[in-house]
Amino acid sequence: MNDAKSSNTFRDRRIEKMEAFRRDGGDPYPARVLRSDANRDLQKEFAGLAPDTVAERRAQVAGRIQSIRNDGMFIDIFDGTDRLQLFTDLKTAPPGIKTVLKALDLGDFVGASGRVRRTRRGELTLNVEAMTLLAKALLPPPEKYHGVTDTELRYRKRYVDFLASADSRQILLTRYKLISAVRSFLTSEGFLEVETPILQPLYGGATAEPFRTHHNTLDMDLYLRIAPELYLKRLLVGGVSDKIFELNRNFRNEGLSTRHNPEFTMLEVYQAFADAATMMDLLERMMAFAIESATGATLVKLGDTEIEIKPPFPRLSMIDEASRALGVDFRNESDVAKLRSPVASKLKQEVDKQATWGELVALVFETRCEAKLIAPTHVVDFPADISPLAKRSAADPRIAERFETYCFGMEIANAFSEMNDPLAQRRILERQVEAARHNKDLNKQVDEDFLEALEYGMPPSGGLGVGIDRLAMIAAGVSSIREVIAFPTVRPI
RNA sequence: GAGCGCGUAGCUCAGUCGGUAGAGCACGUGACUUUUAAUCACGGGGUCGUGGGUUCGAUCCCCACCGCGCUCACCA
Repeated sequence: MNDAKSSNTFRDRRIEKMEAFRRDGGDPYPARVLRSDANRDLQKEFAGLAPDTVAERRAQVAGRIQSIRNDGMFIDIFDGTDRLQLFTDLKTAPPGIKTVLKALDLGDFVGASGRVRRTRRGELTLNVEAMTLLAKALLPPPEKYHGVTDTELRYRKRYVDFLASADSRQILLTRYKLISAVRSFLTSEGFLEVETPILQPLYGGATAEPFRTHHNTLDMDLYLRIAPELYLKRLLVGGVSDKIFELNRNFRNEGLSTRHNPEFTMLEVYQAFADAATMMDLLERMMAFAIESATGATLVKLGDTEIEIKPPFPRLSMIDEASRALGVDFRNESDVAKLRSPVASKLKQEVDKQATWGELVALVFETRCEAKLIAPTHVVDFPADISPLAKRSAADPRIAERFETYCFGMEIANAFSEMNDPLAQRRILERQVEAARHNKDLNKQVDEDFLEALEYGMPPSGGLGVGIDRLAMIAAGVSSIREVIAFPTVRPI
């Protein structure tokens, strides 16, 4: 893989060309740009223009050269909105235009002005009356037909991927439209977007390995947050608003996969005086709205599988599904000792001796059921012992007031009626820290400040977390999280 | 972390049962000129991922390493 500065005949030729252009009095990187119309707007405005006719209207356009045909007679430019064809009659072109044409290569940015017309072949075209080089590209774009397909190059040099591939751009566009739609949906529902620390002195709100960093002046270790949850709950205590959300980056120092990136975008929503059921309804409406806004349809497709994102989503009981998948009755048998060995033998894997009832249920569910949930599905009946920040069900203390939502076999949302009993929360968090120490993780600490906040009283609230990257994968119909991240984490060479 | 696969021109890819390599696009020169993956002719371009080993000879076989992908594990 050549780096940009290494000797490269393509680059050398372009630099020579640029110097020749300078000698002719041209500026390859002018400061001023004139542009009256975006290509998309012209395409729209002249959609009805008949073939082989010239409009009265003049336009000034700009864009990157995607294709040059007939020695510059036809040039396709792309300006971030749409393509447009430029036409220059080489026989009659004035010297000014010819000087610019001589300097051009694929990938350069040019500006042009002239009359709009539609060619005999039906292509909307600008008859060039003046042309300016706007920015010289020193490196050539990738192959014009196949673009870049080498995955390594695509992820390492995303700018090359995007400039060469409309598909790659479209995927990212879908992601950003989705995010924008999520924000406007929540705002229209009366939620306030808030911000909480990404640099945290203690990490919590999820179980994951954090990234560590250090503040020099305070001489203090800090963690990049693995979740914003504990700070958002402090805001609920403070009563800044009864409905809040944060949509931002979390960081987890775990493995990379097609579904995991070390930094990922998470939405967390909290609503005071509400519960998990409120969140379920909110999530369904939000997903339907966001996906339709981002894609123009409620139907999404991944490979050959097509599903509709349309509320209400079906619900499944995690306990019943796990029981059914393994032929073990988790609902009526809570004695871990009696469950461990049948689970281990049927899953054909070892089961941790410390595993709790809920951990067994979750293990079975994750290995046997999760991947099969293709259409959006809420999984309810979550064991309480794997839900440290959720309230317990009044009907069955083994179960938490919690659900997770799955789609295309991925977990995309997690919600509960938030635990707001400070003493119960303390017992749970202290036990977690103990367990972490048992596993030689000495960094895990109880967040005393969070517990103190709870002691001032947190309103009963529903909370919802949504993996935005995964939602974007669903909207865009891609199977790797890297496709929906502009610059995914890659190993440096 | 484990298994499998991949790495050849700027890009997309062939290929050599071991004798230092080809095509298309892109690039250069010329022709043509209302094309749209423009066309035609000619030409330049390669440490065949890196380092070792086997061999008279390695891009090809073997080993190690680097990078990437997939699957599994990990990851509530």
